[in-house]
Amino acid sequence: MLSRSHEAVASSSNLLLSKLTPLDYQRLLPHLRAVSLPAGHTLYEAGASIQNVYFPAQCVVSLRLTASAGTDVEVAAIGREGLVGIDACFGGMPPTHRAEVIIGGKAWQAPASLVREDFSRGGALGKLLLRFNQSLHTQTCQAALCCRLHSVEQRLSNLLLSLRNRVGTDEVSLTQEEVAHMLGVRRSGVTVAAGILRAEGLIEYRRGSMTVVDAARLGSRACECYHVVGKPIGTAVKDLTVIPSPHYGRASRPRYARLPIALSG
Amino acid sequence: MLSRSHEAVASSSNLLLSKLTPLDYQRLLPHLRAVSLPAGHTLYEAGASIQNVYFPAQCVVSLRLTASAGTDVEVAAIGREGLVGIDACFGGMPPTHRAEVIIGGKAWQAPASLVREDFSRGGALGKLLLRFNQSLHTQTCQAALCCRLHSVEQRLSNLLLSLRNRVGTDEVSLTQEEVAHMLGVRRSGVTVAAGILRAEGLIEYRRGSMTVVDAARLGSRACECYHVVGKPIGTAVKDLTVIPSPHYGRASRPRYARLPIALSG
DNA sequence: AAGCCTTTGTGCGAAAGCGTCCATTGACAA
DNA sequence: TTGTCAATGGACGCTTTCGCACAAAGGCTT
Repeated sequence: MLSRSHEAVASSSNLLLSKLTPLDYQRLLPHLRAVSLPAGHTLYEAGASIQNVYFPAQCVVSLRLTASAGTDVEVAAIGREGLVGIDACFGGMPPTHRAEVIIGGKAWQAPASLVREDFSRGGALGKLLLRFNQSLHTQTCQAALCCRLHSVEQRLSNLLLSLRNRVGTDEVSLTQEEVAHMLGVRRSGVTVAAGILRAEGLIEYRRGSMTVVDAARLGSRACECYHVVGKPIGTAVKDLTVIPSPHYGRASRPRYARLPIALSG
Repeated sequence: MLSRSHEAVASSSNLLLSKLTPLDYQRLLPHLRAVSLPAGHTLYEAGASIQNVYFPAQCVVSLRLTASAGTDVEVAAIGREGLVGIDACFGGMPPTHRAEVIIGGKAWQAPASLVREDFSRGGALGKLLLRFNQSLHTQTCQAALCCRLHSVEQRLSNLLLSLRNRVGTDEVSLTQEEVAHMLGVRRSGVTVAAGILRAEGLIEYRRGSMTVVDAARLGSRACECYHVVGKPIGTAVKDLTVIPSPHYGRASRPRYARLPIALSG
């Protein structure tokens, strides 16, 4: 028995879900499963077919490519504004990227096959997915430019602000090592850049966590890429009802052996 | 009166067109217009709505972002294997990138509205477009990684081979300056890299043109990105009937005031 | 309280690429 | 033929980042 509160929470915690027509939403709802995604968990591997899609509630998922040398580069990130695994909705080949949870938290899981069928039906849901797909592509384009032209410091500012906008809190649970993986730079490069930003009072940090202190000034240190993709996402997400006391913060620490935990269904 | 030869040429000069079902193809054919696209011509601007889409026959089109500092970065390239302006088919916002012809040549032009309608009808054409869209996204992902991690020399090798595969000739009409724009690096950086590759007998070049001499060895100098996206495209395109004596080579020189020239219709 | 392991701080030299400048050289046009 | 201009060849010091190595904490476990 899925209660009405379940329903209310699902649609108000993810922007895509909240934008569905009542009909589409009702069709999807019985198949949504509340899960808690631990940081570090891989939702799908590069080259593997996608079994489940995820509508993040408070978590953030990073789409990454791994170079043959082993270095990672983030090509996009998805939070409350989107859907992880959209490639599965369109059929086609498995994606070449990997989806990894970077900020742990709740999400709504649905079978990929279901969303694929809903998409092929066309209509409002299809339009919504295509629209999100385009915004994802825009992110990736900007990532290419950003990787090529902008400094570690700019990109770090960008990253922190974007994460903040997506999770809705000033503090994010990340080590400098993880940040380095996202940016595709050395860990010590992050240490230096973060040190500068801290010295100027723009951010604060301790082991395994970084906090945005002065978002406005940090925004002026970020590259244009933030203003093109990160900020719009932040404003889009603002009108979402905030879910009180998520699992956030607790789920992020021991990132090795934790698997997604079903909260209902 | 559109002759049968017109029909044969269209479907055999572009991979997407050749993959259409007879029905879809017949519906599209009366609206296809043969145009000659001069190098340097912009097919659509960033932020502008797309009026026409293009099925390249012998030309190659570069999708680019311009940073606020003025530097360009290529996020994808499209040749005979694809369609320029696919964003228009899905509705949504105008793209944030620009589409610019880098290798002049023939293409088939169609009204964006028409292809959009055909897409929303669903069916085989829709699947085809979604599939190509995904391959475009794969390219962009790889571009992000490539920009971040690989050397000018590797990326130059990659670029030359990819272009060669798309146009079907070993020689491509490009100045080092134009190559530099594509890679997002200095012009003199290209000079140095090209000099090394020439010294080793992998490529040859003169003013305004570069030639692949030893594709196999050049491939081993290119980064993995070539093998992930450029080479597959090359093999996919191979089964296309080669069109004899295209406008290629002539259309590439005076790249300022030339507008697309209708060859029929 | 002690020990341990992860995370952060820091300091090298090396390498790649940048920005800028100017010399040389093709190729086209007058 | 000659003039002109775009395209290529190189050089300079400078900045950013890399790759590596090691020291100094912070925080959890026992």
